[in-house]
Amino acid sequence: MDSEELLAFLAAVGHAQRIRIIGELASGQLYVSELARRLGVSRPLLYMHLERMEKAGLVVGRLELSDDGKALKYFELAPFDVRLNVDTISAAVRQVRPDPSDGTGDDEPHSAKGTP
Amino acid sequence: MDSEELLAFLAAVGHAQRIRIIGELASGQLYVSELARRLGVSRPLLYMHLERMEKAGLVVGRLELSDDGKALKYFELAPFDVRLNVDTISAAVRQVRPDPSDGTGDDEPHSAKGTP
DNA sequence: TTCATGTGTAAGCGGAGACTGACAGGTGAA
DNA sequence: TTCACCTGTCAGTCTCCGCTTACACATGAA
Repeated sequence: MDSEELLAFLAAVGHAQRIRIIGELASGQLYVSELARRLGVSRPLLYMHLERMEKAGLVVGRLELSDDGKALKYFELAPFDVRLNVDTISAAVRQVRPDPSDGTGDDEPHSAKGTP
Repeated sequence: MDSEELLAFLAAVGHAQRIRIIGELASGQLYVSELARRLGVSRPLLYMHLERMEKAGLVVGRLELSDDGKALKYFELAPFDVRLNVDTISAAVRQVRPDPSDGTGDDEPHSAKGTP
């Protein structure tokens, strides 16, 4: 994980509303309107947060049809596990983001999070 | 670690300049002006960042006198090690911040970071 | 005295991000 | 047709944060 990835991840997690979203989704997937109701948050605002979180790989969204034909946008948590200490952070800072056409990733090619 | 602490910590780490500061301090303590020079950052700006980081427990500052009597404000990294995954985050969200006069911390009374 | 080096703080600007309100469109049920 | 749901997006406001510029003050060396 290079410094840009790390920052995107931290920005996605480091917000009061967004960790509440994580707390709510921890017990299972939910669709947007229901999630908005539970958190007492406007739906457009929730969209913004979920978008940001999806870009950072924290959640994944999926459009689904309910029994009665309604389209529901479900979101669930993506598995992630990031450790923050002096070593991991300074390692990320040192990552110089190599040229796209360059195979010499010095430590972790593209991703350190998730439990595959 | 409750959700407020977690957010303060994440806000302190989740910033491009601040992880650069961590990267620089990883090799040892530095005083403010020297650090500002190395990072190419104005000193007042650096002060703001260091203040924020100190409040979050990321760094500690200490005023010292150099050989020639100059007062130097040295900063060094505080040891920290935080793990971020669904469990740790939702645990923090569930922390209801008990009354100050209450001894029943359900998991970790006041701090989960550092290695005392 | 002047210069170079430090620490510390205050005022102000600008832009990004958080948030609201309103819109268009779709569905099934009454 | 109307209602009650849902998804999606846009325009606008507002606040906070990052950042710069500028001060006041102290020290040792020239």
